Amino acid sequence: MKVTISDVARLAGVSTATVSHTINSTRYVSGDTKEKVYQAIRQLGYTPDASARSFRTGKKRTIGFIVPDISNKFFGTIIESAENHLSAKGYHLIIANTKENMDREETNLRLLTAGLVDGLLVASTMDDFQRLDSLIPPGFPVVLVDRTFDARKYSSVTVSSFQSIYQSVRRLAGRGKRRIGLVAGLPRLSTTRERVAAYRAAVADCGLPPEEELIVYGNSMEDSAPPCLDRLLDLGCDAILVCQGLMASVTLAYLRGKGIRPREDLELVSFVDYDTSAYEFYYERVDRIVQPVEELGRIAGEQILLRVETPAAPVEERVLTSVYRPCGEQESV
Amino acid sequence: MKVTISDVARLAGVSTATVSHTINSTRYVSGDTKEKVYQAIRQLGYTPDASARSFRTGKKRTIGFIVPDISNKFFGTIIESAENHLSAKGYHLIIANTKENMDREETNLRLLTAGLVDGLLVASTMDDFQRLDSLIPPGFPVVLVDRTFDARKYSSVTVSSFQSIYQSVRRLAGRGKRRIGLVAGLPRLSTTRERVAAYRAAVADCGLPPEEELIVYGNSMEDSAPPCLDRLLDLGCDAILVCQGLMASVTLAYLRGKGIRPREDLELVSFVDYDTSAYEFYYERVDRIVQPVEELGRIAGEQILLRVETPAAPVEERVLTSVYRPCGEQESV
DNA sequence: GTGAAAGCGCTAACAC
DNA sequence: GTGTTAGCGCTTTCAC
Repeated sequence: MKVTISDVARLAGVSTATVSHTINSTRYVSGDTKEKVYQAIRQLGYTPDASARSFRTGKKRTIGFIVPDISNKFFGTIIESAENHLSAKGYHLIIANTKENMDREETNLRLLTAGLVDGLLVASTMDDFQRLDSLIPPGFPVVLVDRTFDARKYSSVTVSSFQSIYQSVRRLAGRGKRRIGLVAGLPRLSTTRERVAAYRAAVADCGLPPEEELIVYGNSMEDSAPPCLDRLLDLGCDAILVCQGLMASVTLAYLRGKGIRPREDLELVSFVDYDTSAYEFYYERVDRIVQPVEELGRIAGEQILLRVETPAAPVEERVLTSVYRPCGEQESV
Repeated sequence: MKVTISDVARLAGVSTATVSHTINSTRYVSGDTKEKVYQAIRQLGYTPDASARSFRTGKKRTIGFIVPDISNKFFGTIIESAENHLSAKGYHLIIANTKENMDREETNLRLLTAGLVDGLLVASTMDDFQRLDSLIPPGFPVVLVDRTFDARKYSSVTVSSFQSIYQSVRRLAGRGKRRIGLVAGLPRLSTTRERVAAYRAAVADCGLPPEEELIVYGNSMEDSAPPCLDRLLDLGCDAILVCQGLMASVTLAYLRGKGIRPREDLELVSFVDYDTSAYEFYYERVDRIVQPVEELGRIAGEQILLRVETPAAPVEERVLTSVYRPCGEQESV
């Protein structure tokens, strides 16, 4: 049978209120009484029931995280670093995987906001802010992670790569490259859109012809890189910028399989969104754009707790920046 | 204000019992009444409160997963595939990360079993079964994942690599290799112990001298491979078997950095624990031992729901097997 | 075919 | 310094 707070109270010869206050340190209890209570708790092996507690208080001490792809190490790292902060503050993390599917995101938003969690981290795959917004109960604490929307209604933590991309394209142009291809992720994502915009801006500013066909999109999830690369190769690109981490990892392997050597045969810029040994083979041959992934996760954790515990806090948009590392440059230690 | 079931009942002109039965399809309700209830629900935007519900029923529809390292894609993939099954059955997944730390595992076991989840998946980092066991309330549904213990008290899903390792060592010996080094993960884990045992058995059966110093251990988590490799290289190994996925990925990059060519300079067997492009550079030069990761996750999900929903079901130990792929062999499609 | 009402285990006024 | 007790929102028995 389940041991309840009344059992403890009875055995300790005190009221349930005293037991509750003792274990929660929520009002003064004399040393003597405390002792009796803890003694009874130990004797009975009592553990307060978490669901009764959260039902009563309305606090679940749980945060939900809606993620597009858990098996992507980029999100794995964000989760780890967010969970790290949350667990230190006594919170749990519920994960929901959408596989970049908007309907799955909708379902999860509904489920998680229905009294399951105190707040929500969302790396949204929605194309439409209205749709996301309409699924979130008014006042519900939400922090957008990695991907955001123009409407600045919710707090967000994102990484801007505008500068890095701009710089990298300029550098390619400076080396005489004229046909610079761009492999991008899902077109609807804010991250993709910013990256494409940066590319376009740089191409224009370098006086290169703006050829829209040099921009090709994958799905941000599976290894959709090869067809994109084939396309760009067919179009005679002399440089390729892959601005999505998963696709960038695959790119190296794919090009090698085709006997195309980075740098010698084709200039390459790769997004790096998680620790991987893939680039150690080639780090002196490809330019990299590195995202501050751990920081992204840590700040996501901080921000959602801020919103949960201080709902009145102003909406905050944290923008981190990725770093451009031209090839040959060592990691800073 | 929060909309409750009584608000709905009042507006629909029925009792709360009827509303409850209507939304749960738990007893007959006339079409007319149903209509009125749903109408009221829509009008008020009512969502049943999940914590009230789970408090009342004792069911949380949530499973906990205690993982040693979320940012390791091996576990990311297991999580994805477990979550996939769980969410299809209407369950949520709570993640706790232990970072291969036994105290963190203890804390998480305590927290999660205190009424937060209906059942627990555990990829345990404990060295001592007693310690794990003592933290689990009697009768609490638990499935051990990837790592298990000799005491067959809980259901488990694991991958055996005995055969693969045995075969791979024999093959190396058959090619004339005499000093075969083994890079292993954390010594206390059941996975590591089985792998080392398989290695020892094969070494003995091949008539090679059993040199214990050729077995070196890392920490299963960070990239602890380099010191292990240096050690084995110093000892004059002509072949190395890396039987931990993360360490195996790093190995390729590290050896390349040292100018050591797989196959030509050193025979290599690598564990592959997740989809990665790392091996595509070298797949024709290194032997691989591939684990059925998705299946591991899927079965973990199935098993824990079985235990949660049918507590009387007998303890089940599912053992999958990894596959040995000598180099040059194509993936089966 | 539907309603009334008793709690699930806990917290937090309010009382003394 | 501690006790009494009213619920939190829901499910479910019992009754009609």
